[in-house]
Amino acid sequence: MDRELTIGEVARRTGLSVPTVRYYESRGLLSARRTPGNQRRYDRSVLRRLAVVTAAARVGLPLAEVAAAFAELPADRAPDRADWFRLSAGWRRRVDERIAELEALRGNLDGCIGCGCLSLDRCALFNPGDEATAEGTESRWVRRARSAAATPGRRAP
Amino acid sequence: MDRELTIGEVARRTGLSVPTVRYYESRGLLSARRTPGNQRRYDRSVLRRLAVVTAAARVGLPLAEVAAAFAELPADRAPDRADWFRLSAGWRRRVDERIAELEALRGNLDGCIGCGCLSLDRCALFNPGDEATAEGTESRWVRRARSAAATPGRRAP
DNA sequence: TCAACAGCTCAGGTGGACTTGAGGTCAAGG
DNA sequence: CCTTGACCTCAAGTCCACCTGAGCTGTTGA
Repeated sequence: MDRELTIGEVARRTGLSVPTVRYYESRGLLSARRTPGNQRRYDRSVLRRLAVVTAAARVGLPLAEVAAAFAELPADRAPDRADWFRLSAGWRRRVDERIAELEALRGNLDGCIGCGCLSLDRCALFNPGDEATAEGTESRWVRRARSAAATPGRRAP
Repeated sequence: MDRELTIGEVARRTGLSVPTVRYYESRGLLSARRTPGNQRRYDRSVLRRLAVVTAAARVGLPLAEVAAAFAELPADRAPDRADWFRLSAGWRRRVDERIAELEALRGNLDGCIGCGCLSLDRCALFNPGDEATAEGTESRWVRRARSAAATPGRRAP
């Protein structure tokens, strides 16, 4: 009843490919027991874990960051409420920021961007704090994006 | 007064690097006039455009998709309300989906995932439609993620 | 007018996230 | 037993989103 899962089963049930599951293991995102014959056997809890990984990855969080967060969870047993709570505490802010960015983007698509105010510097949506910017100054939005350059990719030196 | 911007100015004001701006041009995300000496000169509207590009890219929308959306905008003049509206119509859904995914992730981080229901298949958050799934069936969440495989990367063949 | 700085092209490199292939091992059914 | 399909480990390849460097040309302000 508490069957262990083979890598193929995990792959099927998460929608990932088998090599991807192995790759995630190599990146420290999950761990597996081995059979005497060296094959991986997974606990059901990896399904949950992988669902979180794919969700996070899809919205652009780098695997290393996910792995870092997971590093605080127990590798061997299924995480309990307190474990997830700790993970969540460190993570929620980032996710919230991401959501805020998306909502700003949606706002731009919807309205402000077509509202006729031609100067990016003065646009309330691109410049949420409404900090008037002199010539040559970056908008707040841009500074936000840059400071988030903790996230790899898209950095300006 | 309607000064044109050099690539360096554009870079400074968007927080991107100069090569990145050129790269975006090569990917069809923007266009530039050239001086007699072959240097790029930009209209102020590229700032807005680039802000949208970076916002989209940061949340994981591939440049090709952004380019495809932009392809419906005029390349030469600043887009007007109607232009943006058309773009928006095609795009908003995708952005909404992304937001929904993020919110689900946040929900997982916050609560459900630590709620004690150990089966991914039966978890309401991973399985929002509450479609009970028999052994071996993929969760709805996973199917959603896979069908979104229009987005490159993370596909399972 | 001329240095100094900004820009240009083009080729090649990097890092992240996977995929593919070669060559071999394990395990379950007949 | 033995075949067949799932697994194993490497190593190498691919795609995307950039960055870096070489070698050369434009632009501008003292």
